[in-house]
Amino acid sequence: MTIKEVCEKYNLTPDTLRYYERVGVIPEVTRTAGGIRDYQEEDIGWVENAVCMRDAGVPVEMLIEYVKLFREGDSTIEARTNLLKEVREQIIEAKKKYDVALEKLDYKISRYEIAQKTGVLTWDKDCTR
Amino acid sequence: MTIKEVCEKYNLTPDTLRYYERVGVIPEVTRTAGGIRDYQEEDIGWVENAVCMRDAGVPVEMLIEYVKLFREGDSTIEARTNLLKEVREQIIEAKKKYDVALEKLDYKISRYEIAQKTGVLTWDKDCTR
DNA sequence: TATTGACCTGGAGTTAACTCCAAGGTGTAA
DNA sequence: TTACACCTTGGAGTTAACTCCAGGTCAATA
Repeated sequence: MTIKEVCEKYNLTPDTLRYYERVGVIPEVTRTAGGIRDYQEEDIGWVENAVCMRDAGVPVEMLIEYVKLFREGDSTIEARTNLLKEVREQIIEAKKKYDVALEKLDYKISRYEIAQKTGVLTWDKDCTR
Repeated sequence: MTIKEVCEKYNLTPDTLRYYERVGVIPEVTRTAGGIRDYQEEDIGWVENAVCMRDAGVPVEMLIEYVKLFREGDSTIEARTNLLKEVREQIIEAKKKYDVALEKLDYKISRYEIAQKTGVLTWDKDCTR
C-alpha cells in the first residue's frame, strides 16, 4: 500500500505519516527497491494503533517510548505492560473530566432552552454561565 | 480572592489566569483601587468554567467566542445555545474515540499479562502490538 | 517610612505536534 | 524516452496554549 492509500484510509497527510516514522511513533516502514514506502499489513497495524492512541490524546512521546521498548525485544515486556497500564489510567482520568464538562454543558443548555421559550435567562449561585 | 488563591484552588499559574483574561477566555476580572485583581464569586465562576472546559479539550478559541457572545447580551442567546451544543457534540465524539482506545489497550494488556505468566507473547492478525 | 514580597503589563520565548517546502529521485503511460 | 504524477529527504515554518521575563507598582509589616 502506498503512503497515499494509507493516508486516505486513516485520514491523515503524507507529512504526518513520514513524521511519525521519523520520530519513531511507528517503526521503519517496508520500502520498495527504489526506496519508496510500501506499507505491509504489519506497518498498517502500527499506523492504525498510532492514530487510535493519538485520537485518545496519548502523547507522541509515549508512543515513541512504546515502540522503542518493542524494538528492544522480550526483555521489555514488563515495561511495556506498565506503560500500557499508565496510558489506560490517563485515558480513564481524561474521560472523567469529559463527563464533568458534559454535565455542566447539559445543565447550561437546558437553561438556555428554557430561556429561549420564556425569554427569561437566570443564573444560579455557582455562576454557571 | 487574590490571583494566587484562585490559582491554588484550580491548580493553575498566575500567568495562565492572566493569559485567559487577556485573550478573553474569561471576562475582565474585578480589580482593587490599586489595579490588583480581586476575584469575586462571579469571576471565579468563569474561571471554574474555563478550567472545566479546557480539561475536556475545548479549544480556547471556542471559550473566547462564548464570552464574546455573552458580553453582547440577550440577542446572542440562540447563538450561545448552538455553540454549547456544538461543544457537547465534540466532547461526545472525543469520548467515543477514548473508548475505542481503551478497548484496544485492555486487549493488549491482557495479552501482555498472559505473556508474563507463560513467557509466550503472540500477536493477532490485526497486528495489535 | 523603608523594606519586602506579591502583583502589574507588554512582549518575547517555549513546547508539542504537526505542516510546508525545495531540490531531487521513481515509476508508469504514451 | 520523455512527460508527469507521485515519491524522497532534511530542514524550516506554523499553530495552539501556554510560560517566562524585565521593569515597574502596590500594600502589609518592622
